Amino acid sequence: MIQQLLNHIGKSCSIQPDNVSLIEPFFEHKVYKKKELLITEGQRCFEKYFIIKGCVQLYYLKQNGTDQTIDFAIENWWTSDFTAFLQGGIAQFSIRAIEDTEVLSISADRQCQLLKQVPELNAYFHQVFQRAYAASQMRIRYLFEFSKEELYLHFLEQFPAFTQRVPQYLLASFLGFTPEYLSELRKKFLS
Amino acid sequence: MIQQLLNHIGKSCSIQPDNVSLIEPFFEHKVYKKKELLITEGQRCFEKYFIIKGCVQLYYLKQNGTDQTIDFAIENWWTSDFTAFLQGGIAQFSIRAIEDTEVLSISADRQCQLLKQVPELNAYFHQVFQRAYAASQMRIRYLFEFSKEELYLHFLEQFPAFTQRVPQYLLASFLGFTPEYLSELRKKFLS
DNA sequence: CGCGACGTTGATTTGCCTCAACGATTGTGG
DNA sequence: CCACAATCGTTGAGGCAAATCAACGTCGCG
Repeated sequence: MIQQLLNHIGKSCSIQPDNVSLIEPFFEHKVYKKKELLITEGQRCFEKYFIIKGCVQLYYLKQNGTDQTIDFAIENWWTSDFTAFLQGGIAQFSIRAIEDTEVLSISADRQCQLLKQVPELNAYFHQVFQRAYAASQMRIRYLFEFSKEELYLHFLEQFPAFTQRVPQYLLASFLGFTPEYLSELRKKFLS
Repeated sequence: MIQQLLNHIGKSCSIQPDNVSLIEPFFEHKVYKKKELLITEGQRCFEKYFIIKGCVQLYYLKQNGTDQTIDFAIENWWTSDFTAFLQGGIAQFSIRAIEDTEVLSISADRQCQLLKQVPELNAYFHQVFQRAYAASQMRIRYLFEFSKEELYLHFLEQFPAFTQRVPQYLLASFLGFTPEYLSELRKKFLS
Protein backbone atom coordinates (compact mmCIF):
# COMPACT_ATOMS: atom_id res chain seq x y z
CA MET A 1 0.00 0.00 0.00
CA ILE A 2 2.55 2.52 1.13
CA GLN A 3 4.81 0.35 -0.98
CA GLN A 4 2.96 1.45 -4.09
CA LEU A 5 3.72 5.07 -3.30
CA LEU A 6 7.33 4.22 -2.52
CA ASN A 7 7.66 2.49 -5.87
CA HIS A 8 6.30 5.55 -7.59
CA ILE A 9 8.66 7.80 -5.68
CA GLY A 10 11.55 5.49 -6.49
CA LYS A 11 11.17 6.25 -10.18
CA SER A 12 12.04 9.92 -9.63
CA CYS A 13 14.49 9.91 -6.75
CA SER A 14 16.24 7.48 -4.50
CA ILE A 15 15.47 7.53 -0.81
CA GLN A 16 17.69 6.13 1.90
CA PRO A 17 16.35 2.76 3.04
CA ASP A 18 16.27 4.00 6.63
CA ASN A 19 13.92 6.79 5.53
CA VAL A 20 11.33 4.41 4.20
CA SER A 21 9.81 3.68 7.59
CA LEU A 22 9.96 7.39 8.35
CA ILE A 23 7.65 8.24 5.48
CA GLU A 24 4.77 5.89 6.16
CA PRO A 25 3.29 7.50 9.30
CA PHE A 26 2.87 10.83 7.50
CA PHE A 27 0.16 9.41 5.29
CA GLU A 28 -3.34 8.40 6.10
CA HIS A 29 -5.00 5.53 4.33
CA LYS A 30 -8.56 6.28 3.32
CA VAL A 31 -11.23 4.32 1.52
CA TYR A 32 -14.17 5.76 -0.39
CA LYS A 33 -17.19 4.08 -1.89
CA LYS A 34 -18.36 4.94 -5.39
CA LYS A 35 -20.01 8.41 -5.35
CA GLU A 36 -18.50 9.48 -2.01
CA LEU A 37 -16.78 12.86 -1.84
CA LEU A 38 -13.11 13.32 -0.91
CA ILE A 39 -13.44 17.10 -0.76
CA THR A 40 -16.42 19.39 -1.23
CA GLU A 41 -16.62 22.70 -3.07
CA GLY A 42 -17.02 25.48 -0.56
CA GLN A 43 -15.32 23.71 2.33
CA ARG A 44 -11.72 23.93 3.41
CA CYS A 45 -9.26 21.67 1.67
CA PHE A 46 -6.00 20.84 3.41
CA GLU A 47 -5.07 17.59 1.80
CA LYS A 48 -3.79 16.05 -1.34
CA TYR A 49 -4.39 12.49 -2.43
CA PHE A 50 -2.35 9.76 -4.03
CA ILE A 51 -4.62 7.23 -5.67
CA ILE A 52 -3.76 3.66 -4.72
CA LYS A 53 -6.70 2.09 -6.47
CA GLY A 54 -9.79 3.37 -8.18
CA CYS A 55 -10.74 6.52 -10.00
CA VAL A 56 -11.91 9.98 -8.96
CA GLN A 57 -13.33 13.02 -10.68
CA LEU A 58 -12.31 16.63 -9.95
CA TYR A 59 -15.28 18.83 -10.81
CA TYR A 60 -17.35 21.86 -9.94
CA LEU A 61 -21.03 22.65 -10.11
CA LYS A 62 -22.18 24.81 -13.00
CA GLN A 63 -24.96 27.37 -12.71
CA ASN A 64 -27.38 25.04 -14.46
CA GLY A 65 -26.78 22.42 -11.77
CA THR A 66 -24.73 19.96 -13.82
CA ASP A 67 -21.11 18.99 -13.14
CA GLN A 68 -18.17 20.21 -15.10
CA THR A 69 -15.32 17.72 -14.78
CA ILE A 70 -11.86 19.28 -14.78
CA ASP A 71 -9.88 16.10 -14.49
CA PHE A 72 -9.90 12.44 -13.73
CA ALA A 73 -7.26 10.77 -11.56
CA ILE A 74 -6.48 7.08 -11.44
CA GLU A 75 -3.85 4.84 -9.86
CA ASN A 76 -0.52 6.56 -9.18
CA TRP A 77 -1.78 10.09 -9.74
CA TRP A 78 -1.94 12.91 -7.27
CA THR A 79 -5.06 14.97 -7.10
CA SER A 80 -6.50 17.85 -5.13
CA ASP A 81 -7.74 21.38 -5.48
CA PHE A 82 -4.18 22.65 -5.43
CA THR A 83 -5.08 26.31 -5.16
CA ALA A 84 -6.93 25.57 -1.93
CA PHE A 85 -4.31 23.08 -0.77
CA LEU A 86 -1.54 25.64 -1.16
CA GLN A 87 -3.37 28.40 0.63
CA GLY A 88 -5.28 26.27 3.12
CA GLY A 89 -8.33 27.90 1.67
CA ILE A 90 -11.82 27.15 0.49
CA ALA A 91 -12.05 24.55 -2.23
CA GLN A 92 -13.45 25.66 -5.57
CA PHE A 93 -13.78 22.05 -6.66
CA SER A 94 -15.18 18.83 -5.35
CA ILE A 95 -13.59 15.42 -5.76
CA ARG A 96 -15.80 12.39 -6.06
CA ALA A 97 -14.93 8.72 -6.23
CA ILE A 98 -16.41 7.30 -9.43
CA GLU A 99 -15.32 3.80 -8.48
CA ASP A 100 -14.59 2.33 -5.06
CA THR A 101 -11.31 4.05 -4.32
CA GLU A 102 -8.35 3.85 -1.95
CA VAL A 103 -5.99 6.75 -1.41
CA LEU A 104 -3.10 7.90 0.71
CA SER A 105 -3.72 11.44 1.90
CA ILE A 106 -1.44 14.01 3.42
CA SER A 107 -2.20 17.48 4.73
CA ALA A 108 -0.17 20.54 3.83
CA ASP A 109 1.17 20.79 7.37
CA ARG A 110 2.32 17.22 7.53
CA GLN A 111 3.78 17.43 4.06
CA CYS A 112 5.81 20.35 5.26
CA GLN A 113 7.17 18.33 8.17
CA LEU A 114 7.79 15.33 5.95
CA LEU A 115 9.80 17.40 3.50
CA LYS A 116 11.94 18.74 6.30
CA GLN A 117 12.77 15.23 7.41
CA VAL A 118 13.13 13.72 3.95
CA PRO A 119 14.09 16.59 1.67
CA GLU A 120 14.85 14.19 -1.19
CA LEU A 121 11.11 14.00 -1.71
CA ASN A 122 11.18 17.50 -3.13
CA ALA A 123 12.83 16.01 -6.19
CA TYR A 124 9.92 13.60 -6.49
CA PHE A 125 7.28 16.29 -6.22
CA HIS A 126 9.21 18.53 -8.56
CA GLN A 127 8.92 15.78 -11.17
CA VAL A 128 5.29 15.05 -10.42
CA PHE A 129 4.17 18.63 -10.80
CA GLN A 130 6.35 19.49 -13.74
CA ARG A 131 4.79 16.57 -15.56
CA ALA A 132 1.30 17.51 -14.41
CA TYR A 133 1.84 21.07 -15.61
CA ALA A 134 3.16 19.84 -18.95
CA ALA A 135 0.05 17.69 -19.37
CA SER A 136 -2.07 20.68 -18.46
CA GLN A 137 -0.46 22.84 -21.16
CA MET A 138 -1.34 20.13 -23.68
CA ARG A 139 -4.87 19.85 -22.35
CA ILE A 140 -5.40 23.56 -22.85
CA ARG A 141 -4.01 23.27 -26.34
CA TYR A 142 -6.45 20.53 -27.24
CA LEU A 143 -9.36 22.46 -25.79
CA PHE A 144 -8.61 25.29 -28.18
CA GLU A 145 -7.44 23.27 -31.15
CA PHE A 146 -10.19 20.72 -31.46
CA SER A 147 -13.89 20.96 -32.13
CA LYS A 148 -16.08 18.97 -29.74
CA GLU A 149 -16.24 16.20 -32.31
CA GLU A 150 -12.46 16.10 -32.57
CA LEU A 151 -12.08 16.22 -28.79
CA TYR A 152 -14.24 13.14 -28.58
CA LEU A 153 -12.36 11.19 -31.25
CA HIS A 154 -9.01 12.26 -29.84
CA PHE A 155 -10.01 11.07 -26.40
CA LEU A 156 -11.15 7.69 -27.70
CA GLU A 157 -7.82 7.31 -29.44
CA GLN A 158 -5.65 8.37 -26.50
CA PHE A 159 -7.53 6.61 -23.72
CA PRO A 160 -9.51 3.71 -25.18
CA ALA A 161 -9.41 1.90 -21.82
CA PHE A 162 -10.97 4.83 -20.06
CA THR A 163 -14.06 4.67 -22.21
CA GLN A 164 -14.92 1.35 -20.58
CA ARG A 165 -14.26 2.75 -17.15
CA VAL A 166 -16.42 5.88 -17.04
CA PRO A 167 -20.09 6.33 -18.03
CA GLN A 168 -20.97 8.47 -21.02
CA TYR A 169 -22.22 11.44 -19.11
CA LEU A 170 -18.92 11.76 -17.26
CA LEU A 171 -17.04 11.65 -20.51
CA ALA A 172 -19.26 14.41 -21.84
CA SER A 173 -18.69 16.42 -18.69
CA PHE A 174 -14.92 16.03 -19.00
CA LEU A 175 -14.86 17.02 -22.65
CA GLY A 176 -17.11 19.97 -21.94
CA PHE A 177 -20.27 19.23 -23.81
CA THR A 178 -23.76 17.93 -23.24
CA PRO A 179 -24.73 14.25 -23.08
CA GLU A 180 -27.19 14.98 -25.88
CA TYR A 181 -24.46 16.08 -28.22
CA LEU A 182 -22.26 13.13 -27.26
CA SER A 183 -25.15 10.91 -28.18
CA GLU A 184 -25.31 12.50 -31.61
CA LEU A 185 -21.58 11.96 -32.09
CA ARG A 186 -21.76 8.32 -31.05
CA LYS A 187 -24.50 7.69 -33.56
CA LYS A 188 -22.36 9.26 -36.25
CA PHE A 189 -19.30 7.15 -35.42
CA LEU A 190 -20.92 3.97 -34.20
CA SER A 191 -18.56 1.06 -34.63
CA MET B 1 20.27 39.77 -12.82
CA ILE B 2 21.06 36.38 -11.35
CA GLN B 3 20.19 38.18 -8.15
CA GLN B 4 16.59 38.47 -9.29
CA LEU B 5 16.37 34.71 -9.69
CA LEU B 6 18.06 34.19 -6.33
CA ASN B 7 15.53 36.47 -4.70
CA HIS B 8 12.74 34.50 -6.23
CA ILE B 9 14.30 31.24 -5.08
CA GLY B 10 14.80 32.66 -1.61
CA LYS B 11 11.06 32.96 -1.15
CA SER B 12 10.61 29.17 -1.37
CA CYS B 13 13.77 27.74 0.11
CA SER B 14 16.95 28.89 1.72
CA ILE B 15 20.21 28.22 -0.01
CA GLN B 16 23.58 28.15 1.65
CA PRO B 17 25.45 31.40 0.94
CA ASP B 18 28.39 29.44 -0.45
CA ASN B 19 26.04 27.86 -3.00
CA VAL B 20 25.06 31.17 -4.47
CA SER B 21 28.13 31.50 -6.63
CA LEU B 22 27.72 27.87 -7.59
CA ILE B 23 24.35 28.50 -9.17
CA GLU B 24 25.15 31.37 -11.46
CA PRO B 25 27.30 29.61 -14.08
CA PHE B 26 24.52 27.11 -14.80
CA PHE B 27 22.36 29.78 -16.38
CA GLU B 28 22.72 31.59 -19.63
CA HIS B 29 21.65 35.18 -19.97
CA LYS B 30 19.80 35.84 -23.20
CA VAL B 31 18.20 38.90 -24.71
CA TYR B 32 15.41 38.96 -27.27
CA LYS B 33 13.95 41.80 -29.28
CA LYS B 34 10.19 42.19 -29.58
CA LYS B 35 8.85 39.49 -31.95
CA GLU B 36 11.93 37.28 -31.73
CA LEU B 37 11.39 33.58 -31.04
CA LEU B 38 12.83 31.78 -28.01
CA ILE B 39 11.74 28.39 -29.27
CA THR B 40 10.03 27.31 -32.46
CA GLU B 41 7.26 24.77 -32.94
CA GLY B 42 8.67 21.72 -34.71
CA GLN B 43 12.24 22.15 -33.49
CA ARG B 44 13.86 20.57 -30.49
CA CYS B 45 13.41 22.29 -27.16
CA PHE B 46 15.94 21.62 -24.41
CA GLU B 47 15.60 24.71 -22.31
CA LYS B 48 13.39 26.47 -19.89
CA TYR B 49 13.33 30.19 -19.26
CA PHE B 50 13.09 32.43 -16.26
CA ILE B 51 11.87 35.87 -17.31
CA ILE B 52 14.03 38.65 -15.89
CA LYS B 53 12.31 41.40 -17.78
CA GLY B 54 9.72 41.64 -20.48
CA CYS B 55 6.88 39.45 -21.64
CA VAL B 56 6.56 36.39 -23.85
CA GLN B 57 3.77 34.44 -25.44
CA LEU B 58 3.53 30.64 -25.59
CA TYR B 59 1.49 29.73 -28.66
CA TYR B 60 0.97 27.40 -31.55
CA LEU B 61 -0.13 27.85 -35.12
CA LYS B 62 -3.70 26.94 -35.95
CA GLN B 63 -4.73 25.39 -39.26
CA ASN B 64 -6.10 28.71 -40.46
CA GLY B 65 -2.68 30.29 -40.01
CA THR B 66 -3.43 32.39 -36.92
CA ASP B 67 -1.82 31.98 -33.49
CA GLN B 68 -3.46 30.39 -30.51
CA THR B 69 -1.88 31.72 -27.34
CA ILE B 70 -1.69 29.21 -24.50
CA ASP B 71 -0.07 31.46 -21.96
CA PHE B 72 1.77 34.65 -21.28
CA ALA B 73 4.80 34.84 -19.02
CA ILE B 74 6.20 37.96 -17.40
CA GLU B 75 8.84 38.85 -14.85
CA ASN B 76 9.62 36.05 -12.38
CA TRP B 77 7.77 33.34 -14.24
CA TRP B 78 9.19 30.20 -15.76
CA THR B 79 8.09 29.23 -19.23
CA SER B 80 8.77 26.57 -21.81
CA ASP B 81 7.13 23.78 -23.72
CA PHE B 82 7.48 21.50 -20.73
CA THR B 83 6.43 18.35 -22.53
CA ALA B 84 9.31 18.82 -24.95
CA PHE B 85 11.66 20.01 -22.22
CA LEU B 86 11.05 16.89 -20.15
CA GLN B 87 11.54 14.48 -23.03
CA GLY B 88 14.13 16.43 -24.98
CA GLY B 89 11.65 16.26 -27.80
CA ILE B 90 10.12 18.32 -30.56
CA ALA B 91 8.35 21.44 -29.39
CA GLN B 92 4.63 21.65 -30.05
CA PHE B 93 4.67 25.34 -29.17
CA SER B 94 6.60 28.43 -30.05
CA ILE B 95 7.56 31.14 -27.62
CA ARG B 96 7.78 34.71 -28.86
CA ALA B 97 8.92 37.86 -27.10
CA ILE B 98 6.09 40.37 -27.25
CA GLU B 99 8.25 43.03 -25.65
CA ASP B 100 12.02 43.36 -25.54
CA THR B 101 12.82 40.58 -23.13
CA GLU B 102 15.67 39.28 -20.98
CA VAL B 103 15.75 35.74 -19.65
CA LEU B 104 17.92 33.27 -17.81
CA SER B 105 17.84 29.92 -19.58
CA ILE B 106 18.90 26.48 -18.48
CA SER B 107 18.92 23.20 -20.39
CA ALA B 108 17.53 19.97 -19.00
CA ASP B 109 21.03 18.49 -18.78
CA ARG B 110 22.47 21.39 -16.90
CA GLN B 111 19.45 21.56 -14.63
CA CYS B 112 20.08 17.95 -13.76
CA GLN B 113 23.67 18.72 -12.81
CA LEU B 114 22.64 21.80 -10.90
CA LEU B 115 20.10 19.85 -8.87
CA LYS B 116 22.75 17.29 -7.97
CA GLN B 117 24.99 20.03 -6.65
CA VAL B 118 22.29 22.11 -5.00
CA PRO B 119 19.47 19.70 -4.16
CA GLU B 120 17.70 22.38 -2.10
CA LEU B 121 16.54 23.82 -5.40
CA ASN B 122 14.15 20.92 -5.80
CA ALA B 123 12.09 22.51 -3.06
CA TYR B 124 11.97 25.70 -5.12
CA PHE B 125 10.91 23.97 -8.31
CA HIS B 126 8.41 21.87 -6.41
CA GLN B 127 6.76 25.13 -5.31
CA VAL B 128 6.98 26.74 -8.72
CA PHE B 129 5.31 23.89 -10.53
CA GLN B 130 2.73 23.13 -7.90
CA ARG B 131 1.63 26.75 -8.16
CA ALA B 132 1.73 26.67 -11.95
CA TYR B 133 -0.37 23.52 -11.97
CA ALA B 134 -2.85 25.05 -9.53
CA ALA B 135 -3.17 28.08 -11.81
CA SER B 136 -3.66 25.78 -14.76
CA GLN B 137 -6.52 23.96 -13.03
CA MET B 138 -8.20 27.31 -12.52
CA ARG B 139 -7.55 28.33 -16.11
CA ILE B 140 -9.27 25.19 -17.35
CA ARG B 141 -12.14 25.87 -15.03
CA TYR B 142 -12.63 29.35 -16.41
CA LEU B 143 -12.44 28.11 -19.98
CA PHE B 144 -15.37 25.84 -19.29
CA GLU B 145 -17.29 28.06 -16.93
CA PHE B 146 -17.34 31.32 -18.81
CA SER B 147 -18.74 32.40 -22.13
CA LYS B 148 -16.34 34.37 -24.31
CA GLU B 149 -17.94 37.54 -23.08
CA GLU B 150 -17.42 36.51 -19.45
CA LEU B 151 -13.86 35.40 -20.16
CA TYR B 152 -13.14 38.88 -21.45
CA LEU B 153 -14.69 40.69 -18.49
CA HIS B 154 -13.05 38.34 -16.03
CA PHE B 155 -9.66 38.94 -17.60
CA LEU B 156 -10.10 42.70 -17.46
CA GLU B 157 -10.96 42.44 -13.81
CA GLN B 158 -8.13 40.09 -12.82
CA PHE B 159 -5.37 41.65 -14.89
CA PRO B 160 -6.20 45.27 -15.64
CA ALA B 161 -2.50 46.11 -16.01
CA PHE B 162 -2.06 43.48 -18.66
CA THR B 163 -4.61 45.11 -20.89
CA GLN B 164 -2.25 48.04 -21.30
CA ARG B 165 0.65 45.75 -21.98
CA VAL B 166 -0.60 43.56 -24.79
CA PRO B 167 -2.36 44.51 -28.02
CA GLN B 168 -5.97 43.53 -28.54
CA TYR B 169 -5.34 40.75 -31.01
CA LEU B 170 -3.07 38.96 -28.52
CA LEU B 171 -5.71 39.22 -25.85
CA ALA B 172 -8.21 37.72 -28.27
CA SER B 173 -5.77 34.94 -29.10
CA PHE B 174 -5.22 34.17 -25.40
CA LEU B 175 -8.92 34.09 -24.62
CA GLY B 176 -9.56 31.94 -27.64
CA PHE B 177 -11.67 34.08 -29.90
CA THR B 178 -11.40 36.28 -32.95
CA PRO B 179 -10.34 39.93 -32.95
CA GLU B 180 -13.62 40.70 -34.69
CA TYR B 181 -15.62 39.32 -31.82
CA LEU B 182 -13.45 41.09 -29.27
CA SER B 183 -14.21 44.28 -31.12
CA GLU B 184 -17.91 43.64 -30.76
CA LEU B 185 -17.49 43.04 -27.03
CA ARG B 186 -15.46 46.21 -26.56
CA LYS B 187 -18.15 48.23 -28.25
CA LYS B 188 -20.72 46.71 -25.95
CA PHE B 189 -18.75 47.50 -22.79
CA LEU B 190 -17.00 50.68 -23.80
CA SER B 191 -16.23 52.74 -20.74
C1' DC C 1 -43.27 -4.13 -10.38
C1' DG C 2 -42.16 0.76 -10.42
C1' DC C 3 -38.85 4.25 -9.74
C1' DG C 4 -34.64 6.68 -10.82
C1' DA C 5 -30.49 6.83 -13.43
C1' DC C 6 -28.87 6.85 -17.97
C1' DG C 7 -29.13 7.36 -22.90
C1' DT C 8 -31.35 8.87 -27.25
C1' DT C 9 -33.98 11.81 -30.68
C1' DG C 10 -35.66 15.88 -32.83
C1' DA C 11 -36.99 20.96 -33.09
C1' DT C 12 -35.46 25.30 -32.10
C1' DT C 13 -32.18 28.84 -30.82
C1' DT C 14 -27.82 31.24 -30.24
C1' DG C 15 -22.98 32.43 -29.49
C1' DC C 16 -19.42 32.96 -32.10
C1' DC C 17 -16.90 32.28 -36.57
C1' DT C 18 -15.94 33.36 -41.42
C1' DC C 19 -15.28 36.40 -44.95
C1' DA C 20 -14.87 40.76 -47.02
C1' DA C 21 -14.26 45.49 -46.83
C1' DC C 22 -13.00 49.60 -44.83
C1' DG C 23 -10.72 53.30 -41.16
C1' DA C 24 -6.89 54.33 -38.21
C1' DT C 25 -2.40 54.10 -36.71
C1' DT C 26 2.42 52.95 -36.93
C1' DG C 27 6.73 52.61 -39.00
C1' DT C 28 10.12 52.67 -42.62
C1' DG C 29 12.74 53.83 -46.72
C1' DG C 30 13.46 57.35 -50.10
C1' DC D 1 9.63 64.78 -43.41
C1' DC D 2 6.51 62.89 -46.36
C1' DA D 3 4.45 58.71 -48.93
C1' DC D 4 3.21 54.33 -48.89
C1' DA D 5 2.83 49.91 -46.82
C1' DA D 6 1.97 47.10 -43.20
C1' DT D 7 -0.20 46.37 -38.92
C1' DC D 8 -4.07 46.82 -36.09
C1' DG D 9 -8.88 47.62 -35.09
C1' DT D 10 -13.83 48.00 -36.55
C1' DT D 11 -18.30 46.94 -38.96
C1' DG D 12 -21.76 44.08 -41.05
C1' DA D 13 -23.81 39.95 -43.53
C1' DG D 14 -24.32 35.23 -43.50
C1' DG D 15 -23.55 30.57 -41.64
C1' DC D 16 -22.70 26.69 -38.56
C1' DA D 17 -21.48 24.02 -34.35
C1' DA D 18 -23.33 23.08 -30.32
C1' DA D 19 -26.63 24.34 -26.51
C1' DT D 20 -31.30 24.17 -24.78
C1' DC D 21 -35.63 22.14 -24.06
C1' DA D 22 -38.87 18.57 -24.06
C1' DA D 23 -40.12 14.00 -24.62
C1' DC D 24 -39.46 9.37 -24.96
C1' DG D 25 -36.79 4.36 -24.61
C1' DT D 26 -34.29 1.33 -21.51
C1' DC D 27 -31.90 -0.69 -18.13
C1' DG D 28 -30.68 -1.96 -13.22
C1' DC D 29 -32.10 -1.88 -8.58
C1' DG D 30 -34.84 -1.59 -4.16
